[in-house]
Amino acid sequence: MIPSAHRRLAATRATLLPEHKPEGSRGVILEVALKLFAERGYAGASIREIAEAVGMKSASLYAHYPSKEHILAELCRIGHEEHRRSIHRALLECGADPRDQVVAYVHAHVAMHAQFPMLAVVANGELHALSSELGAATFELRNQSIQVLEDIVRRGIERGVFQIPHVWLGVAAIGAMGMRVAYWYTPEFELSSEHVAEVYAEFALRVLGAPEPTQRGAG
Amino acid sequence: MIPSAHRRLAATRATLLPEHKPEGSRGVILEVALKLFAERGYAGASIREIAEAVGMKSASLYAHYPSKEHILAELCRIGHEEHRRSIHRALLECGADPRDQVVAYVHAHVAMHAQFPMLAVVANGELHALSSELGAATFELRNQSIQVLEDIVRRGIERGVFQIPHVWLGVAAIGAMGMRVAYWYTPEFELSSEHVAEVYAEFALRVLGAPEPTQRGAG
DNA sequence: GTCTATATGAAGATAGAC
DNA sequence: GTCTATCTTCATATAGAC
Repeated sequence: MIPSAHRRLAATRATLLPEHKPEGSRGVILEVALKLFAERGYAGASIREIAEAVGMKSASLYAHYPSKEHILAELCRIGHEEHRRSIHRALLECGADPRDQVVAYVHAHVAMHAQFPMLAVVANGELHALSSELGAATFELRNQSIQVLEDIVRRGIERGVFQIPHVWLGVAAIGAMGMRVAYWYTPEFELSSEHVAEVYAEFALRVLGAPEPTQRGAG
Repeated sequence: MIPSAHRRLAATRATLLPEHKPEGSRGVILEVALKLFAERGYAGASIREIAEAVGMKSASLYAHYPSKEHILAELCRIGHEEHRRSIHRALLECGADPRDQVVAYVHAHVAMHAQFPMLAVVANGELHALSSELGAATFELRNQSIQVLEDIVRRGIERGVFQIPHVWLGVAAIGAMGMRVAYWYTPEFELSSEHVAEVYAEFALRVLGAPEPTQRGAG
């Protein structure tokens, strides 16, 4: 089933873990801004709209954040840190087999995009709106995450586990599949985020020329 | 405006085919708006910036388009029509083998995103900013294009050519791989758009459980 | 920390001269 | 078709009372 075409993304609720969310009004503002930035884009959402949704006057926001851009910067940082944290944890729990590492990476990547779709849409899709000063650290985080997957794939190729015509294209394709999940996934989807993540991990192995034998045969 | 941390997409020039572009000022406005909408988003680019880049005053734009939203609507329509046209043409030139059809579809899909990256970014990524009235026809185009791929994949499964755990997820993943190309491809990339399209077509076959035997073995 | 009030500028769009 | 001039609304952000 295809998600609603008019919305920028299918999710309707902003999900932020307690550890992502500051205490008090600061956290409420961040969550409300996340929803509005995800739905309308950073430039398309105004300070006044955020304030109204929070239940404040716009001037009061400035007691918590020095500017609209600082709110976006915090959301981008949280999103990319959650992404990295999730992937690091998954990689720690798997062995040295490049196949297991790809499964761990892609599972974490996809599950994060399904479980925090608004965070993923904003952190990825609005990062360009940040000034160099506010965005540099987050940009660096993103490049590191891509590099981790590239390293796993190159190691798998050296060991003869993966066969792929072009490493970077494969990494880009695998990353892209997962990023897009944030736009259509909702908790109402017929499969859980875990299940989607498992299927996408298999897709990634297939792209890398190392499909799971059981799933391949079963169809 | 403060300089940004990075570019929203790698391409630096707006590409529009002659048949996409109206005559005279109308065409110039369209091309300039395409570049600015792609780089900053629809909400982030102003009528005044477009006018300045064209070499006009903002009021003069209204002799050619009734509103900013109408400019976006035309760009979205052109983008999705080019996408559909390109896929239809490719499918006419291939046979009845679902493998050939997937290759034709994905090749056209990816080549379009590489050759017209700004058009793809705007037509896909800013469609949500259109009102229902101005966006409805283009939404319909988009849904049709997705349906075409889904039909090809289902037919291939029925014939035992493809094996995939979940059809819709596979279609979504293949579509996503190609859409993302618009964000990173430039003519300076080490591979031509044709070559990238060929590699991605092979990725799609792999996701569908029907890789090219030669490429799979060759790695 | 939240409010009212406001500064300052930019937004989309229109009127009417040429 | 393009201009100057302007309307109206909205934007981000600040000042200062409570």
